[in-house]
Amino acid sequence: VGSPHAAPAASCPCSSSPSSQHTGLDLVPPLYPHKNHPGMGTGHRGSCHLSGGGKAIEGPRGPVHGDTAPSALAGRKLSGKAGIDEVMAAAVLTSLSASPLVLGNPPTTHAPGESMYLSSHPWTCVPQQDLTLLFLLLTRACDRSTPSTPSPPLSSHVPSTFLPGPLPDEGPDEPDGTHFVFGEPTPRKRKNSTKVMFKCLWKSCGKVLSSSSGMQKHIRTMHLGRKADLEQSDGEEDFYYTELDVDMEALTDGLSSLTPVSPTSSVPPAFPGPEAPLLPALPVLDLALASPCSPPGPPGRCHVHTDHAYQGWRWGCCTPSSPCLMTVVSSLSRAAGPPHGHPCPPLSPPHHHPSHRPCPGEPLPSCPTLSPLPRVRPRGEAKKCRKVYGMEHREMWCTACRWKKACQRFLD
DNA sequence: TGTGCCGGGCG
DNA sequence: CGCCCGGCACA
Ligand SMILES: [Zn+2]
Repeated sequence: VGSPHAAPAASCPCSSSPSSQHTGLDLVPPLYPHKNHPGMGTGHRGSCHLSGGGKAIEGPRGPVHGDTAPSALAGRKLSGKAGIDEVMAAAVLTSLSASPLVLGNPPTTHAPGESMYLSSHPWTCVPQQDLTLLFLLLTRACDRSTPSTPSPPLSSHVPSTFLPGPLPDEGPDEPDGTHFVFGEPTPRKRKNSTKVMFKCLWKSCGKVLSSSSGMQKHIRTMHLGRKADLEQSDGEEDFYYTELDVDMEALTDGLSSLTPVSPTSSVPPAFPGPEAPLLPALPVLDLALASPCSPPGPPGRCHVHTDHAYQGWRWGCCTPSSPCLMTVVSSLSRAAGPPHGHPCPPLSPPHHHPSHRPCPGEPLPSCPTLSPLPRVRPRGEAKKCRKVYGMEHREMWCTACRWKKACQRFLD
């Protein structure tokens, strides 16, 4: 806890001035990584940790106390403005969907060999599937009345939001009272004035959990197929975070009407594929993100968690519960089924979920919607420890079974 | 009703 | 983290 805070931004070989994060670009919902690997900051990749620069360590996270929420929100950026939440949602999603593109935009600005450079910084060249690991930090202050104004086209919101420079009615600091301190553990309990939820934006999931740890657990086990208690990583995890606090209603409205995080719009620059951004790459986004290692804005508002370091997926190839991007997309239309055999669309080459990298020009289906499928929990046929050994021999169970987790001994 | 196990909570 | 368990979706 807290280790990300100490990330030496200055050691980033490509870092620009950290102070730039206090410019108007602060408002650009950043896509930035949270390195969560041991030895962070000691080397190559960790050196570009972005949470340094003080922004991440300042201030408590938002209006924890309900009675202080109004004042905490007052004077904050974006406070109480109608549609702001939608704006932020749109902004985040825009940046998310566009950032991998934008990071490389315009391609003409790339020095020779920059693509290699970019690819050496996983958080600057976020693999497409990583973008599917995305949390939305859903925050709702009960006192914050959100006018249910009909949402204009989101794209029309975004530009003004992203205009550089100080925004009216906004201080130079925290963009919102619901600040989510980077790396700060989510408090287990909050006053009921604030509802903080984490929404898994793994396509077709949409699971909403109340804790970030739970969300990470969820993503690891459900989407990454990683055994909860098996250390199968190489000890390094990449966490790409951008924070977002979105009014619940606004989010619901906004997201339901928003065509989100399209894989086709997140082709990394190293893989110049057919670009079909859902939203036009905004100039300001270009400004903010063109520099591959430019310090991000404030600790973001939307969590983009990526973890491509894990291996040892529960199933070799993508499955409904551990899908690759293709599968996720295709699963939008699939009927719920057991994880036997995976429904990779024929157009995609055989691939393994986390390691799948789109080839240049590889056609990617677009994600039509974020609406989650009704959760279907497939149940394996295999007898698990409980049945095999019985309750009376609980000590013989695998630890997962003992902990009422997915059995790791008798895999489906 | 038993089983599998997700998600939350505790230390 | 390890560990436990409520609760739910299945069979
Ligand atoms: Zn077991």
